[in-house]
Amino acid sequence: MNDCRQDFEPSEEPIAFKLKKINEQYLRELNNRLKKEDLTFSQLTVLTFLEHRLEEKTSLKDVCEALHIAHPTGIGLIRRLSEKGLVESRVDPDNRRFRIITLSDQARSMLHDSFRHRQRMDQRLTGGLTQEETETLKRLLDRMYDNIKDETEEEQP
Amino acid sequence: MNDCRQDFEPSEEPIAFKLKKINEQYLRELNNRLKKEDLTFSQLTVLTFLEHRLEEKTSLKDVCEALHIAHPTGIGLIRRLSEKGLVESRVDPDNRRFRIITLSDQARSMLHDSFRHRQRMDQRLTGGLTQEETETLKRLLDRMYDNIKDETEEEQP
DNA sequence: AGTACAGATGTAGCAGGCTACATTTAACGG
DNA sequence: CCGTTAAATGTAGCCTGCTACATCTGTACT
Repeated sequence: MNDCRQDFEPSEEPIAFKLKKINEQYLRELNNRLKKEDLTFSQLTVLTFLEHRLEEKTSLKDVCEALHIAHPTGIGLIRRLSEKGLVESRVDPDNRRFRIITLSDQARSMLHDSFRHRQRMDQRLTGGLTQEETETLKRLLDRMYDNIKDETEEEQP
Repeated sequence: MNDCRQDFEPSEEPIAFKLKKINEQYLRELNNRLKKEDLTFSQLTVLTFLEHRLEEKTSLKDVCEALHIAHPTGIGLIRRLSEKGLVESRVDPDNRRFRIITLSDQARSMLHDSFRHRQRMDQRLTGGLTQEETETLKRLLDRMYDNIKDETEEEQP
C-alpha cells in the first residue's frame, strides 16, 4: 500500500525530525532570551569563538570552519556584528586576501552575561539526564555526525 | 579567569552545537538529493503529512502544528508547493476562516521516489547503530525535547 | 442587530542558511 | 614578466524560520 506511513507522533517520527524539533525549539528559546542583549545564538557563537582565540589571527574562513557554515553565511554574521560594534574586520596587511576578525572591547565586557544564558539553556536541555546518559548521548550524536559528514574531508594523521 | 572556554572540538562542544551540526548537515545532503525533484526537506514533510491524512480535512493550522512551525512559515511552504502544482489550497465552504490543503494527483504519483531519498538518508544517519542504541537515542532525544518544550502546552488527559 | 472578542489566515521585514557567480590577491609556471 | 590558477572574500537571490501587525470570519453576549 502506502509506504509513507510516517506518523507525526513522537513514537513514530524519524530521528531527523526529532533533531530538527529540538534544535529549533532550543534556538527559539535561547534567541528569545538573548534579545535583551540584541544578540542571536549564531552571533554569540562567533563571539565565543573569537574570545577563545584572542592570541591567534582569525580570518573569516577560520570562523566559517569552526561554525560549520558556508562563507556567505559567515559574511552576513560578521557584517551584523560589525554594525553593532562587537567585532572589527580588517584586511590582513601581511596577505591582502585575508580579513582579520577581532573582538571589540565592548564585546569582551558583555560576553559573560550572554554566555550564561547559553549555559543555563544547555543545562535545561540535559536536565534530569545522568552524567552517564549525557556521555552516551554525546557518543551517539558524534557517531551520527560521522555517518553523514561529507566523505571528502576524511583522515588526516 | 575565562568562563567561555568552550572548545570547538567535538569532545568539548555543547550538545546543542552537536545537534545543530547534525541537523544542518542532514538538511544539506538531503536537500541536495531532492533538488532533482525540485523539492526541499520541509516541502517533502508537508506532502508526507498530507498523504498521511488523505481522509481528513486538513487546514493550514493542522500543517503548522504537525511540523511545529509558525503559521507564516507554513504559508510560505504552501504557497511554493501550490505554485508547483503539488497542493491546492481552497477556502473551506463550511467555515470560511479555514483553508483546506489537499495533495494534487501529480504530488501523489511522485511522492514515493522522494520519500525513498529521505528513508535512505535516515538509514545513513543511524548506520551502524544497533536497535538498542537507536531506542536509547530516541528516548534521550524525547526527554530533551520535553525539557525545553514550552511550559504552556502541558497535560491533557 | 450590534459589538466585542477570538481564531485562522495574510503581509512585511528580518536572520541565518544555502548555491552560483564575481572579484581580488597571491603564487606559480613558462 | 606575464598569464594562469587557486584561494579568500564579496554579491545576488533563494528557502525556511521567526515576530509583529493586519485582515477576515465566526461566535458570544448584550
